[in-house]
Amino acid sequence: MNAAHTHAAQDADRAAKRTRGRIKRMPRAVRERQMLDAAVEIFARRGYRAASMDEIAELAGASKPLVYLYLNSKEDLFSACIRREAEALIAAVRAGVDPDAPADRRLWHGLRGFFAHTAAHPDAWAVLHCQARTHGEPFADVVAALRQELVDVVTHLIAATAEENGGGAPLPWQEASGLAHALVGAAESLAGWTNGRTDEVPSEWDTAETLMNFAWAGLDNLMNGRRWAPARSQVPSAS
Amino acid sequence: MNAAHTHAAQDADRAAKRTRGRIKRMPRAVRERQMLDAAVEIFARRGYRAASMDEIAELAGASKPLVYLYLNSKEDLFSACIRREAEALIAAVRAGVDPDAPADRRLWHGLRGFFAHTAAHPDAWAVLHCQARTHGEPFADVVAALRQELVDVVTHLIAATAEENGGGAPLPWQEASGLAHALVGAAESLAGWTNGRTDEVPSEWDTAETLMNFAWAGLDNLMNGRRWAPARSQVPSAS
Amino acid sequence: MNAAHTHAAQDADRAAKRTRGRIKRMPRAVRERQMLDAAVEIFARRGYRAASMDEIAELAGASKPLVYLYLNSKEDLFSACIRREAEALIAAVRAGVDPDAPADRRLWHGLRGFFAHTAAHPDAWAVLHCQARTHGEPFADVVAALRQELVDVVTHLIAATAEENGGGAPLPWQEASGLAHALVGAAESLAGWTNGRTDEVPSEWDTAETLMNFAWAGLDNLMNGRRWAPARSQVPSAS
Amino acid sequence: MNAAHTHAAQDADRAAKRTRGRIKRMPRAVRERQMLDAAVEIFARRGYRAASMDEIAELAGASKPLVYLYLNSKEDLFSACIRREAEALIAAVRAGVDPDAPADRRLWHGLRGFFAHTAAHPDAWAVLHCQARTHGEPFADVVAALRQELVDVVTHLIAATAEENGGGAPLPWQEASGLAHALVGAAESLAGWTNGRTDEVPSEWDTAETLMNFAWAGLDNLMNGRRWAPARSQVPSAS
DNA sequence: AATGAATGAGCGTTCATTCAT
DNA sequence: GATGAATGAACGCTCATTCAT
Repeated sequence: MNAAHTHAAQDADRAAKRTRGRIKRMPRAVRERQMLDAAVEIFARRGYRAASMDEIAELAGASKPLVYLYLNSKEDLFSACIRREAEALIAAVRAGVDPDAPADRRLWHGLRGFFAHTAAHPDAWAVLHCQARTHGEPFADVVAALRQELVDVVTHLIAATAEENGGGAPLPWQEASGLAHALVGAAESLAGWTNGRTDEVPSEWDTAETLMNFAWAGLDNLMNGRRWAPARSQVPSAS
Repeated sequence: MNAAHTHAAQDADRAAKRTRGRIKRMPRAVRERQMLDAAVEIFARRGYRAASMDEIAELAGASKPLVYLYLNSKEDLFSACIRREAEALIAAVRAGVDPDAPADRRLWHGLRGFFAHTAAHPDAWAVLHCQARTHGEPFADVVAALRQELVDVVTHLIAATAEENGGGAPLPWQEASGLAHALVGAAESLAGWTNGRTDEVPSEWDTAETLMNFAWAGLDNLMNGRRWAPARSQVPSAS
Repeated sequence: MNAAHTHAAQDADRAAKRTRGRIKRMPRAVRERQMLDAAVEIFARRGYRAASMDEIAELAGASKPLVYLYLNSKEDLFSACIRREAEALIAAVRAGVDPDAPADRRLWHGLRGFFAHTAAHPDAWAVLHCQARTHGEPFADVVAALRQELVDVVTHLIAATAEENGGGAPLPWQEASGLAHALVGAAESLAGWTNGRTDEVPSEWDTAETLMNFAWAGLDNLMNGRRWAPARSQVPSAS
Repeated sequence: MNAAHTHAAQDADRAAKRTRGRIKRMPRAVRERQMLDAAVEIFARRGYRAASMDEIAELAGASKPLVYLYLNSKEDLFSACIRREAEALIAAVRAGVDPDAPADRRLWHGLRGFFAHTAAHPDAWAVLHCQARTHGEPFADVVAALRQELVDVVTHLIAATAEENGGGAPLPWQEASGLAHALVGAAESLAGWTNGRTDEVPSEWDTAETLMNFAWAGLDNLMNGRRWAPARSQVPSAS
């Protein structure tokens, strides 16, 4: 199951599965999607190198040559997975964001989209976060672009708000970028944390709220020119 | 070369290299360290699966059977790498922390130790952060333990301070844990960000300051019972 | 395009191409010829084993199952190519020969036919000379038969003339056969030589003249009982 | 068995074979030679593409990884075979030739060396003549160089003698080259003919004599300015 | 303490060939 | 007459691992 599935595609899928084992023939698009689904699952479970095309083909319910016919090579298959899942994640983050809302509300909605999607598609998230970044150029590039896109959105959000508020010294772009990286990293970490839990899993609402509580005060301070300074040993920031 | 090297070990190392190629015999401890150094480098560069024992043995300047004699198997070798580097990282984080200092200074010094170490040992950090977590149980466990140790320290720091301050509602343990995860994730993300930069690389001081600015205000607010709250008129939009 | 194409066949071919892409239906004979043409080209370029049925089908402008429907298997397809091209070559050699002309003129015209054909159909020649002989029984046999036919013609020509002239000792059949093999080999070698040249390619007339100059004097001598003899003081030096 | 085997190497070989099956360890040089021997045999029997590394390894009495360890790849293995056999053939041709003997005797001895070697090493000859020339650049080049070397020797022999005799018009270089190709082709053809026979196989002496009888008179005529001309229908050459 | 020699097992990839329509 | 969908079998190559010395 993937976020990109249209309603029609799901119907075709169901029809295909209903007769699985008896009639194998099915249109290329359906098969291709099944293969990507299987590949994401296996790549997430085993890692890129340890995943075997045999296992992927088997899980997809097709023969290995067919996987190659449709997706060319292990590398291309992995790329296709990454691209599909990256786009789905970006879409999920953007879906709930109202561009005219104030900064904190935009962040809040983006985070909720992010946590909801990573929780709903843990394999996809594992592939994007853990696997794709640790393997050579072709894959890391796609994922780096995805991450950069998220980071850029946040960086702009921070920089724009800071300039708007304009209290005190302006926030240098590089620092805004560092803050954005910190926020994205915190989000990634929380996504992994909630996914890994077996006891009471917090809702995406709770997780997003925790992160907003964690991050917003500091960001708000900085965007208004109030800083924490290493030299003095007192709590400096809270107004 | 690893941070754990003592001065004596470095002397032995130099002596070994001086005669490399002529006399190969050298004490087991030295050889073993060379092997681990080589393994960390190769694992970081290629990933666990793609790293070959041949390449590691060659870089270590020893024959393959010797590597097996000392370290048993690829799995054990990787485990040994992870354990060594995890301990070194924990030690680096703890080194500068004065247990009697106030909370924000303890955090500040821990972060500086963390960023200094990850910047000085990028291969070790790559192995811990990128490789070890993406491969089956035996390794992920070791790294999870490391991470848990860091998270626990931070969680205690947060929870203790919150209780001390005691302003308003108490901070539940689970939320403290979530905040700690967020902070550790933000730190990891910033470590990766600074390691990956080719232009003016920020000092560990700057990086730590950025993170303190980012995090401390939110933490301080929470620990004093001040929270960020979503507006009530939200459409939950769960898929 | 093959030398065996009749005028009528070429017309049909042109008609077929005019509508290619719109109406694919065409008579079996035409399709079959296109397939053989494509196969000869691919087999010449890649060799029997390396040629893929996919590539042949694509070049022939047909689907793979259709190729199988018409030509059964790769083996049969290759056989069909060989047979067609062998017959065409034999026909070309025979075409210009007047059975009542004297021996040297019969040879002269046969050689000119041979060189003209191999130069005009390099792919066919490559398949016959290079590919067909290097692969197991079924193909080598067909080509061996072709070669034997050429050799036999020459052998008869030599033997008959020798007997006719009857000067001195008679020419044993086996020696006549050896001479014929030598002449055919020389012709093959020259065909390959002229085909491989990129600078001024000699005409088939020149090539044939070179070979006549090379061969005729020796043949004529032998056929008239004059021989070349090794000196008697040889050290046989068998290893 | 290969012509390049030294006496010492053969001893080692015999010792190795004596214990085959019980003790597999043997020095790299010996194993490598066994692998080349096996590869030549299999390549000759099946062709380059159809030969499988499994079969070669089995015939060599070693495991496949060892073949790859020593010879890198199928391509390299084939190259090594070609190079070894080409050198052995060239050496055999040159071995019996006295550089100060007259032209016809030099040719005579070279041919005897050639036929003796091709008869003694039919697999090697098949690889050089049939397989190596029909596969891409890397191999064809080596064999083309071998053939060119033979052709050059003969071309020089012809051209030099012609100039020496100087009767009538000089023999153009290109024609001399064509004649040399014809002679080499005739020799190759005869080698294949005698190798393929199952009845009374002619000795290398007989084969060489047949070819000398075939070729020498024509060459001698040409080298003395006497030619065969297509226009007149009489036997024109024999003096 | 140290290594050259050797392999079982498995993976990514390709290809000739066949159904079902 | 024509084809999109599908596969069994094999091949080139690599790697972690172990002997015998």
